[in-house]
Amino acid sequence: MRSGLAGAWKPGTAKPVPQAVAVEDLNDETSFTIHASVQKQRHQLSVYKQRDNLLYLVENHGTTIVVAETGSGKTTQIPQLLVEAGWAEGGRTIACTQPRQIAAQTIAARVAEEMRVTLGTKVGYSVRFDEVATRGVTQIKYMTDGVLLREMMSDPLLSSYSVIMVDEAHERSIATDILLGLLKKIIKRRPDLRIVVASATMDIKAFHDFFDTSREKLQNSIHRESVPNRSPAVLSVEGRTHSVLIHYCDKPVQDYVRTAVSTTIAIHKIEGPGDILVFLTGQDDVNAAVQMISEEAEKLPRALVALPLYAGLPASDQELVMRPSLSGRRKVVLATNIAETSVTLPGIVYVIDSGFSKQKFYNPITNVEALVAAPISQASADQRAGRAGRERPGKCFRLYTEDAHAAMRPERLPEIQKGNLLSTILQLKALGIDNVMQFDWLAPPPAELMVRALELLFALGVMDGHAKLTSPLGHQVSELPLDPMSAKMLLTAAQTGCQKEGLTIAAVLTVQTIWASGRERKEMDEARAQFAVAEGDMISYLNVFEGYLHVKNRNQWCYENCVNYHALAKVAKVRSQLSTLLQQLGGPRQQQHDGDVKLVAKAVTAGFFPNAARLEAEGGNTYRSLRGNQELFIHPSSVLFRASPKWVVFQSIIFLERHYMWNVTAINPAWLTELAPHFYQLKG
DNA sequence: TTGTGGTGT
Repeated sequence: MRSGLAGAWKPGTAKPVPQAVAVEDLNDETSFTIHASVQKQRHQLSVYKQRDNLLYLVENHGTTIVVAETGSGKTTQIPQLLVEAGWAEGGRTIACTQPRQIAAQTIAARVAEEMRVTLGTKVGYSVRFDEVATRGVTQIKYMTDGVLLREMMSDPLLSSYSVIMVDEAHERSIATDILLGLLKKIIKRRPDLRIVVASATMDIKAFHDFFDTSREKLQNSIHRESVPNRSPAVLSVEGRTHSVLIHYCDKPVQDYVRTAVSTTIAIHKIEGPGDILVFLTGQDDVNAAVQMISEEAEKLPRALVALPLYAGLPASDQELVMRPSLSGRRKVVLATNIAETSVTLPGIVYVIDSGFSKQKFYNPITNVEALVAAPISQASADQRAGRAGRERPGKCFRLYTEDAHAAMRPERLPEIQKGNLLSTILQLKALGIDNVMQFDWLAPPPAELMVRALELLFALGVMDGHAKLTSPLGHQVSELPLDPMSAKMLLTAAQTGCQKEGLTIAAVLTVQTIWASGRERKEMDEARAQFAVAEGDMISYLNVFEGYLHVKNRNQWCYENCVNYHALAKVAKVRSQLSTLLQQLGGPRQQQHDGDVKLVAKAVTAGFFPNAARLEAEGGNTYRSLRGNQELFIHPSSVLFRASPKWVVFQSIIFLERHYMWNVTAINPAWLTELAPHFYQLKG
């Protein structure tokens, strides 16, 4: 480095391109060993085809389980090669799962173009609300991991598929983790099923060992004949990334937002052309940094344009960062984690990595979910650095010391170990996994998270004393794409003649908030007050949705009423899907009690009774949770903030300076003992 | 007395 940055930064080290097998080392029918540390035996593999400097291998006997560490192109090409190998014949389909909808859709479109076929014929995709595929015709189907998981509920052996390729396995989404566990289970009954696990992580041992059942075979002589040898083949394919020079700070950084700003300015002054990507933790950090850089940039001779990027940003603002910068101008994008995997920006040559991201932590004892800025993993740090080397060699400035980097956990924590497991456990039950504690997890969630989930499912009445789904409630709840408390609320509402209201509330609770962001607080309070009713937030949403439905220009109406148009559009979509599912579950039900909000509030209580709280003293604003006796407050944005009703139920708790209840409904305490006598008893 | 890292059915 030249002067300016040199003082603060340790000399950089060039990050090597990931270890890969050189293409020229391999010939047809060559027997070879890759990743010697992982492989205990050699695999007979045949080179199937070579294209674009990428290599694809297919094991030439038995079931193929390829754990592939691959570069760009594998997602589009491996499935095509499998089709050419004849694995999609006889009406069978090759499935390729992705953790994100947008990836499934765009990759499918690209492959259809490469194969010169119409999307939806030989190549298709399936994501929620949008399936473009033809049964019996589609040979390659790109789909979200969640869609395949849902399909397993009606077809547990995935009988229409010949190959399942689980892509981006290193991201460890909840659906992918469950899928891998279930696949390992079903290959015992489907010896013809091929599985390809594609992961970008350097540490592929976890996936390899997970599918390596050769040891189990020795241990279990009863199954010796029926279980084929399944030591997975490991395939490593070179990714086409450029080297990225990595710099560390020589001492810990006090304020990573300020340091990110000063480093940006220094890069702009000293370094050659190329845009800058800065990883920060949240909206506040991003907006503060944008402001600071914009002020600094005014004093500089060469133009530097600062742009924010986070998921909550309106779509039009997100498009701004995708545009190439004008000549002579340098662009700096201040982003959250969204730029790590979900959004790929063109033109980035410099990356500044704060070393932090916001992560969700759930405390099963207090039932509190908190979002806190925490150090990232080494894998995430690599991923962030790699964003600088997509088009040409780049540089990455880490706002932490080399020692701090060494202290980071190597891999990111799987999502399944962090969150509330209610839906996950229920889904496994519905898939016939009776003993979830003994499920073959790729990484088991903490036992206390599982126990807590099982207790709550029992309390809700969806699971019986033998840990089996109840009938019909347990099965119905598992069929609905909702968290179990919302699902029970909806089913109760449908039973008691207020299905319409139940559908709206359940749909609204699937979005983070229906309110617009970035407005003045006073304006927001006034807008909310127009829809507010004494029963609370959830019932007030009914008024918002009614208003939205009955105007011509919804976009304008949303703007005028401080409502998020995109959120309500999604609510409408989810609501109609739920309505269809409800009909399939129990036939059409009569809407008997139009507008009886007491009945609706009672249905809300039937679902959310485990989250009940009581006002501590008349005239005060402190609540205590009935379960856990925790001090709680109504969130100031709630329509009940000033009303302080004596008894409430809530959707969730947010931890800020205090513990706040979110989405609050006022209830009659008699409902608690009536609806959940096993959970609440009257005192004295 | 005022929030939202990122996904998904």
